[in-house]
Amino acid sequence: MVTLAEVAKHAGVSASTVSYVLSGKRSISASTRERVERSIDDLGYHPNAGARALASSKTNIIALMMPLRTDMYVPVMMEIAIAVATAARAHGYDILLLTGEEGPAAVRRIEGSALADAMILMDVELDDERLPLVRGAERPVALIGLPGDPTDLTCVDLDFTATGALCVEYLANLGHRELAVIGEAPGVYERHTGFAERTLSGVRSRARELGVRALHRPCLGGYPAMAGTLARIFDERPGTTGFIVQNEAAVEPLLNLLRQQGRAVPEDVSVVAICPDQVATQASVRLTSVAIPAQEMGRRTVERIVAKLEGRGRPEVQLLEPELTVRASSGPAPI
Amino acid sequence: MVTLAEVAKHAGVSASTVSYVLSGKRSISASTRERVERSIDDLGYHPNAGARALASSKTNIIALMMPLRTDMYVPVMMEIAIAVATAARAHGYDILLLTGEEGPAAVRRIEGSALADAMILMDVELDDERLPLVRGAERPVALIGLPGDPTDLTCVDLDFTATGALCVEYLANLGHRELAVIGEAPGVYERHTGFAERTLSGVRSRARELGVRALHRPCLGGYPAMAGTLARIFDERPGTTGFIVQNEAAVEPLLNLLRQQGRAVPEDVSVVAICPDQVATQASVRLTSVAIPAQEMGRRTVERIVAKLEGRGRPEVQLLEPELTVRASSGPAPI
DNA sequence: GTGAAAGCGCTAACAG
DNA sequence: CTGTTAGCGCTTTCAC
Repeated sequence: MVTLAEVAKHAGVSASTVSYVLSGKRSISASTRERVERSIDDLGYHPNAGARALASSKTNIIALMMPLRTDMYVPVMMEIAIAVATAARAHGYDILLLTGEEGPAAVRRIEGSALADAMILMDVELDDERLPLVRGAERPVALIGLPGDPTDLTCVDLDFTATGALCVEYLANLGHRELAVIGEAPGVYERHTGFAERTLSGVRSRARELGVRALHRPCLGGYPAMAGTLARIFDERPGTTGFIVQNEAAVEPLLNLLRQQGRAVPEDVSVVAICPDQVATQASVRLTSVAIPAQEMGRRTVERIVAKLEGRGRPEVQLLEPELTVRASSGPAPI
Repeated sequence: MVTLAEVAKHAGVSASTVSYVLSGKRSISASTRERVERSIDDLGYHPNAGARALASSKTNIIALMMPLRTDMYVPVMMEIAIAVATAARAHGYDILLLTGEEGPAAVRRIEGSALADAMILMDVELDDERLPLVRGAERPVALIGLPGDPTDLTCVDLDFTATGALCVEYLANLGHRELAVIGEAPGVYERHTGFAERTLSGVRSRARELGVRALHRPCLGGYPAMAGTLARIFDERPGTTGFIVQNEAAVEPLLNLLRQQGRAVPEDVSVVAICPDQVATQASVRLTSVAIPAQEMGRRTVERIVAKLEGRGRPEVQLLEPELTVRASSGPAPI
């Protein structure tokens, strides 16, 4: 293993000079710099991460905690994780992936062992058990998701309230007066990130403002569950013509069931989904949808964290504006 | 930040004693051990990862490289990654997540900087550009996937050849004589892991043995592509009654299209999929399938790596036996 | 069964 | 602009 000292000797300079060439923290004459850089190449030198971390108290690692609840739609999580990793690398950071189980203990472990310079927490619950630790943390932390009380925290999330409102508004403008929201699994509403509740409250308040009716039903996803949910919806509100779906596992079942029942999309009923673009475009009917901007969320979060690491930027909740893309699943309400 | 020295002072022992209590590398009297452990708790001590890495040349980190080709089915990758992370933690290791871009350079970076003790490479191509580096690596490496030449490498993968054979055998036993394989996107066959080719060769050789015909068609996935592919299949082989699908994005389109064409599953045609169980059970018809054992692959890979790190175990290709689960999409061939 | 002390490879004052 | 030097916190001989 090549060490800095060896590079120094090879280049005929002192260790510190090599170090400074690497960090750029003081000016070096062109000739020395060149000599050192040549030696680095010749010897194939790479700074030792452990030594560097010890001496500088900087690891250049960001920990990414993603608890993996079974009812979360994994691909979105993954897309965010990938975006985070990519963005982090662009800023010179690597990602340490922490999953499930460990929970709050992981926060303590990372903090205590100085394994990472900062942390990003995904899939944040309304009253997340990691939050107390986060608030007392010495290192920067950012959340992807919005807890019940985001005071003093840095959070990035899609503005789900606006998303719900946007969907209602869009459908109402098309003349739909009876809407149904097909939501996440019931469990999600009880203990989760609150994104589901926020969507719902956006839906309800805009529905009230616009004078349309909106019925909400959680749904486990899959065919049997969707069939039951759909039956109950039409039972209760036979005039329903607009659907807002926030549940990837319910999308395809819904479309198939509507078809089976002879309700044409978008002629008889319109469907607007809140889901990743990939799901929207791969569905059996190309879905009008509000995308979950996973890439953007990952990128922004890393930017916030890096800003904090560099001493810039203070806690801030950053909600991304929803964008609705019209595709083939929506149209004017039938007369 | 609490240091080992502080713990030592608090417990009234020397630093080395604390270190040995932690590592268990020499016997400690019960009383001392207790005292030290109390101090550790009282002070909330966590060993500094950097210092430990520097002194011991062990990071307790395993790097996981997953290139992210856009045509790979992400959820499977993710499931493996999660399984890897979980298994690694159980062995006392954390996972450093490396994605895309960097390619071979990442291997060099990890090796050179001693950021991790070992590496796991996912989504291995037939002639992966990372392999030369891997062969010369000082640290243990394991591959998830099977390259063209696995000599001297540690690999874990599903036995796709056996998988292809198994699917054919199953359908042939049900009396199907004309089979069609709906494969991955064309691009996958050109440059990828070879899992697609291996499946195909398994299909072909068993088909020959059993005297059944098997037509193969790559498919981009999605409705339009699947519609075209399906039309061409029935055009060329109108008597096709058995489908083997190895493409998650083609599953639902296939089922819907068959339905639209009035071909009942499983009465008229049988469908066997090679996909994660979740896809098989969530499809509009519960699919008879061979599962991609993501969990198992992750677990096994970590076991191999840990074995290597502990000096046990040498290079070895480990192919997991496919298991076919019968569900609702397959039945006897129509008469 | 326990201590003392020498590094591990790097960074960052402190001196010129 | 460059060199000298003192650690960073831990592991691990060596010595008792």
